Amino acid sequence: MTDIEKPSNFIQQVISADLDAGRVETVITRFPPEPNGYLHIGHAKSICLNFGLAKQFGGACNLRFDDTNPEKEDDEYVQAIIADVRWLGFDWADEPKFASDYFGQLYSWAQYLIGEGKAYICELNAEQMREYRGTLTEKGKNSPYRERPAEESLALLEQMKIGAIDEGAMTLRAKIDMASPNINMRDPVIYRIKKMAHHRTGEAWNIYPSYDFAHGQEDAIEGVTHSVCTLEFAANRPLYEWFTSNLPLPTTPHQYEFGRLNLNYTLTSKRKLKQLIDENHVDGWDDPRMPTISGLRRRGVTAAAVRDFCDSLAVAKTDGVVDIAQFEHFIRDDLNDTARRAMCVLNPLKITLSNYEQGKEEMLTAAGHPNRDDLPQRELPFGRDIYIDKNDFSEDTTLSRKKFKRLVIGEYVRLRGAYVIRADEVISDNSGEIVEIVGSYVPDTVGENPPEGIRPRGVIHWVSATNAIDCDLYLYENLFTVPAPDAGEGSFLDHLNPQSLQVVTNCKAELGLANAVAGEQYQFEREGYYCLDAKYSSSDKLVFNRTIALR
RNA sequence: UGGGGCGUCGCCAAGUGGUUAAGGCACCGGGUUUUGAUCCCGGUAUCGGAGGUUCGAAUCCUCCCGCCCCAGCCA
Repeated sequence: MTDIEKPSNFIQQVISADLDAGRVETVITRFPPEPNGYLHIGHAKSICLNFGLAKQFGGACNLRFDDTNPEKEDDEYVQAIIADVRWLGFDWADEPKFASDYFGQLYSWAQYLIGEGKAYICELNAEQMREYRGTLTEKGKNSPYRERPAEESLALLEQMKIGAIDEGAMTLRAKIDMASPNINMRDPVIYRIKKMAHHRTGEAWNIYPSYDFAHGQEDAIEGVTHSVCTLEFAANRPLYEWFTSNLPLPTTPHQYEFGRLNLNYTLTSKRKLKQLIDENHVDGWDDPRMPTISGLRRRGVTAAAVRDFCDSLAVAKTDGVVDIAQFEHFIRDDLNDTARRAMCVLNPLKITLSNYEQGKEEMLTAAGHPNRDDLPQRELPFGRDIYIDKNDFSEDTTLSRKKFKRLVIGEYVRLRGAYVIRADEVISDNSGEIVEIVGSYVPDTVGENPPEGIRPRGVIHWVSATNAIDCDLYLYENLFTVPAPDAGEGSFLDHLNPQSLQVVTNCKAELGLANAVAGEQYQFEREGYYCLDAKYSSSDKLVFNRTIALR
């Protein structure tokens, strides 16, 4: 079944070829995070790739937790990862898998290797091992324990397993080649002692397999055909293959590497993201400024936008830095289609329409979306007193119509979805601050063009002064002020953007927004895309996060 | 300096000896528009460098330059 359009990236080409040649019947991929942190946008690329490949070729993709190191792992991360992958819109064949489910099998394969004379218990400590390993340019030398009899290694491994040996005193090493130009092949450690409870296996084990000894075998157990990982694992591939060819595995998976996603003005390093949280630079893994899936979700970015962005990324072996603008494009692109429109005035300036009957109020209706009539219409109460944004008025009457398409004394402007109005007079306080505008409305201009001679400068948003809800807006900008916070001397923390969060209080929003719920996006017309923040909102104060501004 | 990988427009990239060297983002013009949004038109590269093979090279060969990864009992 090669009715696939046309393989566009090298991995698709490999899969197509494997299918055509009959080397593979059903494509099985996997997304294998270690549960030691939350997923971020970089993982999203891998998720979209792995699940996408499986779907495209009619196969399946497993969600598998690579939990071989209890030190940094936790069930909290397992649950968060599951939720994030689901939110992104992907599903896996039956239950999530865990490396820890295979600890027993892995252990017997270790015994097998010892029996074959291909692994041994080494008593070199960490420092000695480093010395024996050699350097990039110098060969390593054999461990004095390298020729230990299999029976002895087998017995010691058992001792390690039951906790009879001190941490750090011994390791199990694969016997490969201390002179290999690839350092990963110089008798790598495949089991180490960690007397530590594991979030799933508890106290059952005192030893844990290393990544290299686990990954390929996990793939083989699950029948993974194409094990797709990032470039930094390329040097581990020979080792991956050494295990798949020296162990009696049920299948022979193959590893392929692609370039991980790097985005400018942010970070995609779990360690550093965790540091931002631990040092309270942000509000947690789901802080809307974080590049984490949970942060993006809370920010108001949709799963579709994340997927579209990831699909727009090339799968190649180059390691470039994608411009955050490319991501923002897909965020706006999706939100423009899906977000309901609403009006919210950030910096309210009252304007009284002197010719509008005192006490009168009428209900206007506006479209929920300019080109979608499946979204409900909005009801907008209109009266004599309304709010417009301070930025939409200028005392400078010399501003050209082209340069300033807003309100100016003596001129007209269209209130979006309502009347054409004119500004007549400015009322200022003692300090010269404008506190109010007195204006007038042009009757019969709702949905109608104004009479000849009246040319509105533009269209501005507004909200009824007597029928509005109060809210606070959280405006976000890049977390860092430089494109590559990671690069150069010094800490990435030196580049934190002090203005990454700006809180605007006492904003006035249209009535309908009182019913907003988290997870539902709005476009505050002429301002940007916003969504309710469940964490910061309370019954008496609504808080909206700005997902992204309009262009 | 050993091994592995990579260098095509400002950014991400298609391209697998014969194409006017795709496309997206960004940017710059112009049009539509009751969001300065959206939408719609139009514009912008000779392929890291130098040699060579060939009727013909971004695509093959040679040398050079640059960047990334590997010396955790992390993944």
